Amino acid sequence: MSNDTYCLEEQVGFLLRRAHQRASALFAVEFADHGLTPTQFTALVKIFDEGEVSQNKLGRLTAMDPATMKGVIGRLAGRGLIAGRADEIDRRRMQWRLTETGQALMHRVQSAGLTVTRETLGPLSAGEQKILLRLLQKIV
Amino acid sequence: MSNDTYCLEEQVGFLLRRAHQRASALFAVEFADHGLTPTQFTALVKIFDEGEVSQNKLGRLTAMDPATMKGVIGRLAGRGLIAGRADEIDRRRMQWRLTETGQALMHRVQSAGLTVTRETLGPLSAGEQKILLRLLQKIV
DNA sequence: CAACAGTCATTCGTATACAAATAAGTTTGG
DNA sequence: CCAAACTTATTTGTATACGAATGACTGTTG
Repeated sequence: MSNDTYCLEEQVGFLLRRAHQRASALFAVEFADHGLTPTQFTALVKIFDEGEVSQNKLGRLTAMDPATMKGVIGRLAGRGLIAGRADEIDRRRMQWRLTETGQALMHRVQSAGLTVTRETLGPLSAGEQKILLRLLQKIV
Repeated sequence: MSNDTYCLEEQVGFLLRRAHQRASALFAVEFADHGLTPTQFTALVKIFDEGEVSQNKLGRLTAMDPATMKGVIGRLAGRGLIAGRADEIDRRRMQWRLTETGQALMHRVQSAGLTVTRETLGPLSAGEQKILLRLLQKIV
């Protein structure tokens, strides 16, 4: 195995893309009844954690571009899962929080997120799982 | 750290999404002069490896949906990097290969792909890099 | 050989992802 | 205090990503 040969299947970018695809597919199965995408769930989790959060800050917390955030927020608000209000101090800012519907949904899907994680890491031993998470955190 | 608490930053799906974003960003910098996306480069590499390959098979080799493949193929063909012909045996099938322009481009970007891999794995030691690749291959 | 199942490519619709440009509002530095 | 620098949110355009449906074609099987 020479160092200057480009083997697609050994490139970390290709592996990350495929691993992400598999994680997303497992997510889709587990969340099929709730109609949430991984990204939408991510946003809901962080809004839940923060209580109330501005659109741009939510984007930073969830690693989403402002343009992406706009779309995600719009779809969640369109379903009545979150509600926004204009910030009275900074008039550019929109503050978002979960509605009661959104909170109820978060309760229902409480365990589903962890199930997806468990399934995604299924092929690995407990020790390997810890190592993978640690290494991923280092290259993020 | 309890097991039933959902910490977004520790979920493998979120980490995979962020790691993939970072790898794509590093790719974009390295390939800015060539105007190739990671996906397009992936397709070119596999066409190069195969010599000639059908559209659906290329999709399987590169982990792309037929609908996605159609778009990628269309943009590469539109730039004259690949050329297609109808298969004379199976009349549904399209066979694709690199044009001379495409081959020349692949020569020019020969080292760039490996550079992206090196940069993406930069925060890790050589041993950690091997482990990460092995673990990713297991969960793909 | 005729029905059926499977494959190949396309199309449509939805959802990230992000660069780039813009408008409006806030903060900072001189 | 005022102009420059920055932040917030939006808009446009391009590129994956994939479910679902479709039409055309191929292989299999009774």
